[in-house]
Amino acid sequence: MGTVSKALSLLTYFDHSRTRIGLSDLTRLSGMNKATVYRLMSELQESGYVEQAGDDRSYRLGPQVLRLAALREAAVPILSVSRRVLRDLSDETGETSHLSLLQGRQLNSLSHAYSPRTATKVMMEDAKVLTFHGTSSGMVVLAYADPDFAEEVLSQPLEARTPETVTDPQEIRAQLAGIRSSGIAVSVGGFEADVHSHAVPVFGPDRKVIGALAVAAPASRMTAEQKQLIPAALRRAGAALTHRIGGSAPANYPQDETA
Amino acid sequence: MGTVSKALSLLTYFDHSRTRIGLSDLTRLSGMNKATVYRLMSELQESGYVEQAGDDRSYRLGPQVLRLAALREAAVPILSVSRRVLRDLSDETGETSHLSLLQGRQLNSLSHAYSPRTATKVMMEDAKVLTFHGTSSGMVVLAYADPDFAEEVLSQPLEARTPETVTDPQEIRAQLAGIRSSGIAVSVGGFEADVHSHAVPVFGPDRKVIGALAVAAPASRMTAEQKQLIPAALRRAGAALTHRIGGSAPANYPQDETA
DNA sequence: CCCGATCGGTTCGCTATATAAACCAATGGT
DNA sequence: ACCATTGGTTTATATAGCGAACCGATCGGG
Repeated sequence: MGTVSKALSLLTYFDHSRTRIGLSDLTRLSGMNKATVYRLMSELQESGYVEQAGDDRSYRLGPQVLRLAALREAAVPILSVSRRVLRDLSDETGETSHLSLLQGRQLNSLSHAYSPRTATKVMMEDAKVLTFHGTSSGMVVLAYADPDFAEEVLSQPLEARTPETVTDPQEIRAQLAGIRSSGIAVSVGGFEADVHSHAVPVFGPDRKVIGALAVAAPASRMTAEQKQLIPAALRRAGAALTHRIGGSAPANYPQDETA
Repeated sequence: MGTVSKALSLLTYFDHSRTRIGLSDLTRLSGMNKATVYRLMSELQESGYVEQAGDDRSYRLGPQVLRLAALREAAVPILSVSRRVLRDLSDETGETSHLSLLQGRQLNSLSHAYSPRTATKVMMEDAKVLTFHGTSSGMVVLAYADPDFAEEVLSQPLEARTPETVTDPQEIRAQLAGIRSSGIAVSVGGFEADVHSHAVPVFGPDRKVIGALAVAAPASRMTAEQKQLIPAALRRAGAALTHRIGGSAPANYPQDETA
């Protein structure tokens, strides 16, 4: 692994539950030498990608990342486009919807919308790392991802988030085949207990999966009517988002609606 | 300069007018060796910070930057807080307002708001690099920045964006002193012709300048009344923003309003 | 009040790593 | 048919990164 990759890998240890990390913690998390981590972080700091908070000397993400994100949005306006799609989707289904994107080898939730209609709802966080197994978004992405990548994911130890999580690679492979033929993934309580979620893939300009659009509802509210409505709304929303970001579905993606 | 800094410096060549850059262009822009640039970009690509667009093989910013930005906002919600402040400021003054932040050694505009009241307005772009000389935001930041940094900026060749741009370091030093005593900077046509702008500093938790809040108006609309109203509104907005992000002004900052 | 355990940060000799020049193959314009 | 581009690759060389050991400061407990 090159120096640059090492430095950037340090940034992956930041997440919502860990917005500030001290030098020693980072060395433990990364397994690298303390001097190495220090030097890398110093360089990242010089460029403004991380900064040291005032009181203790722990690191947090710096302002420079905002500039890059603004430019990325200018070039590829996925987030701003998705916000409209998500809002419509939540209005239509009455449930929480969210978008997750495949970034490198991990799946991150990046944007979400709640429905104003219902008091109880599934809460979401942005910038949260999703597992591939156990989430409908993860499964649908895996189903349409590069087979080598899918196998790589399945070859690693799969943690069970809930008693419902399916962790057997064979069982998962079978489910993936089913998803490929239907074009939509369903998960019941595989990531959070009592959460029932559907997900459809989102494709990029090169016809590869770039992420997933999902609707998550409390299992108790999944009536027969909802089980009809949600998949239909999701398929439409997924196709719309894919289209509006200049993407297109691969030939093997089942298109029951030729929009 | 370390390898990591070199790699990250490549990202600075992306801006609004240049969202995609080819390998050879990047080599020329950076002055580095082509093989070096190639390897660095390959590493950045592996981590998802840049990606290669479909048709030609030019690079553009990748999806990973969105994750970082979302986390940065979660840790330090400058942008979301600023949007409210900017909107209020534009409503109150009837003109375009914007926020710029000091990132590393450069000043970037990052967020803006227009007034709904007037048809003609000064247009703004986010993620645009501002010069220190010639803009009110740049001058006010320089006035409150580390003196060594200010001198470093002034020691470099200063380009004249318009015939009105002041490029004489001595003259600028004199203006900076004036800004320090008044707490506000004014610029007339120094960056864009016929644009009259005011700016106040924004301070971080360590009492250092982190950026500037500015109001930009067509010079033709700068009546005596506006020349009263805008600075007053700006001072209030600046103090509010500094406060709401947990910052505080240094002792030498003129506070005529003890809020 | 001292001791041991942390913390962030630094030093230095060794070596792995990044670098630059030269070289491809593939386009594309003239 | 040519030359000037493009993105990408090779290889000997030297530079930049590496890790073990070492600081001083801080903190909590005995």
